[in-house]
Amino acid sequence: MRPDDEPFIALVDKTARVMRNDMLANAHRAGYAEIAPAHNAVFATLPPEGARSADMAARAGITRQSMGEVVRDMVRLGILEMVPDPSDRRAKIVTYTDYGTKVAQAGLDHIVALDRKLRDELGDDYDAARRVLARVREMLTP
Amino acid sequence: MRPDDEPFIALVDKTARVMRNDMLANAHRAGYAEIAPAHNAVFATLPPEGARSADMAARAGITRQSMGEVVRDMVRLGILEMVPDPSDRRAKIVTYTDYGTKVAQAGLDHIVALDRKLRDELGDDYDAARRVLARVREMLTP
DNA sequence: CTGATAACGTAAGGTTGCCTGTCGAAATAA
DNA sequence: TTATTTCGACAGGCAACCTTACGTTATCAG
Repeated sequence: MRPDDEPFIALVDKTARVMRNDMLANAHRAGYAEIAPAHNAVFATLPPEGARSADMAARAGITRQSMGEVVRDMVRLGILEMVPDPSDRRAKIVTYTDYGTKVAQAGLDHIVALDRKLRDELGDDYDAARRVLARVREMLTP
Repeated sequence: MRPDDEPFIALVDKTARVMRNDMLANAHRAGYAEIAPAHNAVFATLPPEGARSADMAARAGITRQSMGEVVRDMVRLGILEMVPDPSDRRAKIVTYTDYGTKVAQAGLDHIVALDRKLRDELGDDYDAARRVLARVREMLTP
């Protein structure tokens, strides 16, 4: 950081914000106006084959209760389904509906397109940035 | 992004989170237990010589009302002071108290130390990361 | 087999950090 | 002067989390 340079934390924080806004704006542009910021915790942790909401909560770093609420909201919106887990009667398997699969795919396409664009334009810098971010996370994770 | 790599947005988002947590933890370790996440909007936008809360709100990207609430909270905590602006009787100038200056300095020291550590350890990668983050922000800022 | 313990989803209620709408007072423009 | 804008503040609301506490089901030690 040189004098008058923005601190790294400010750079990372603002970039994270515009990326989140961009993801949300993309979903809305694609016609999925009901998508809310909190839904990201699901899209980021629910694989196509489905998962338990408790596992998703652990991966997202939020409580089971919070994940449960988001999942119920998305069920109401027709994005997710919950079916009983045949191998464990306490549990339910969360999966995408056909509609939800389209929403998730639109988001993933957007992510992949951005990553490719960054790699094409910035080349080695992009890889360096990935290393730095990973290293910072490692350094500061308690 | 290679297959099975974490998307860039996930990397940036998680790094931003651990950095924010680290800043907060540092303040608490330094004995400033009353510091809350929302206070960051003030520390990031209030220069040592003081400013108007409306200007700070604009820089932080939040509403005047929200900034006003945070500022009042920090006045209550003895971190900030508000004095009437002699040149505009509608306005008040927000400044740090002596105590608040210490809190802000502790945060700034921590930021500077981390930036230096990153530069020392990662060298050119660090500069590359800064370029990439700035570029992403520029690309996605509407 | 039985009893303790743990894990599943859920309900109820609280906290934080923002928001919109509105206001009176003061500054500025027409 | 009058109209408009800008200042901080108040009231109320909302999203996205949290903690505490259930009842149900699974698992494991004895």
